[in-house]
Amino acid sequence: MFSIDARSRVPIYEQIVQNIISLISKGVLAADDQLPSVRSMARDIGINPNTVQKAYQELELRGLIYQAAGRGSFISPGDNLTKAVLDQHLKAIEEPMRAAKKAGISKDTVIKLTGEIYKEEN
Amino acid sequence: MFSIDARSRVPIYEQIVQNIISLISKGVLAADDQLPSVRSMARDIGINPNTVQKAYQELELRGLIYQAAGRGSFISPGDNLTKAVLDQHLKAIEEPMRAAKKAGISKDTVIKLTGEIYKEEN
DNA sequence: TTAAATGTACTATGATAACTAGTACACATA
DNA sequence: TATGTGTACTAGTTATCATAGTACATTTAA
Repeated sequence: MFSIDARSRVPIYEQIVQNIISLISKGVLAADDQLPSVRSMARDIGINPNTVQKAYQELELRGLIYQAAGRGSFISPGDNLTKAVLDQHLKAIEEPMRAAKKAGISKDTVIKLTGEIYKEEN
Repeated sequence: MFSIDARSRVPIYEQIVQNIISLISKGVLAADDQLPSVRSMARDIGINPNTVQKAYQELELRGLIYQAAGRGSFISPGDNLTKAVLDQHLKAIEEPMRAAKKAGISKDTVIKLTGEIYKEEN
C-alpha cells in the first residue's frame, strides 16, 4: 500500500497517517472506502498492530476516518478531508521554509522557487 | 546568541548546529571567527556542556568549524559551505511544494504562506 | 612558572518517546 | 457459531537525548 522508513525520525504511526492522507488527496481513497484492518496492515508492514491502531486513532481524531468495531475502518465523507489535506500540505512546506528563512535565504528566493515549480508542466 | 526550543522534536544539539550554520550563511560568523566556548555556551543556554560539545563535534565533522584544545573553536575558512547550504534548503522545500501543487493547492496559497512565515519574529 | 580557560574523552545515570508483546472483550457478519 | 474486526488495557523493551561527574592535555595570559 505504501512504504515506511523505520529509521526516520518521524514515528512510524505518523508516517502511516501521512500516507493515508496522501492517498486521500490523490483520490486513491474516497469516502466510505474501507481501509486495511489494523491487524492486516501491521502484518503487511511488519510492525505491531498497536502502532497501526495509534495511526488510525489519530486519523479518527482528525475526522478523516471512522471506525466501527467488528466492521472495519473507513474514509470519512465530508469536507473535513479537503481542509485537513490542505493543512497537511501547508504544514509540510512550513518546516523546511522556516529552516530556509533561518538560514538567511531571502523571501524573494523562495517566491522565485515557487514560481518555477508552478510553471512546470505536469 | 540564539534561541533553543527544548520541547522540539529536533534535538538540542542539532538546533545548535542549525543555528551556527544559519549565522554563518547570514555572514554574522565569518572565517576564523571564534565561537563561544563549550562551557560558556552551555551556561548561556542553560544546558549541559556535553550537549554543546556534541553540536561542535558535528560541525567539525561537516568541516564547518575547527577546534583547538586550549584555544577554542573557530569557523572554518572556505565558502564551499554557503552554496551547499542554500541548495540543500531549496531542495528541501521543493518536494513538499510539488506535492502541494499536485494536490491542487494554488500558487497564491503557497505565496501567502511564505509571506506569513517571513513576517514572523524570531 | 603558574593559574585559568579551553577542547577532549570517558563512564554512568535519568528521562522520554516509540514500539513491541500479550491478553482480553465486545461487536458485526458470513 | 466462527471469524475478523475495533478497542482497551498493562508491561516491557529499545533508542535517543540529555545530564552529571571526572579527568587530562593544551594553550594563553597573569
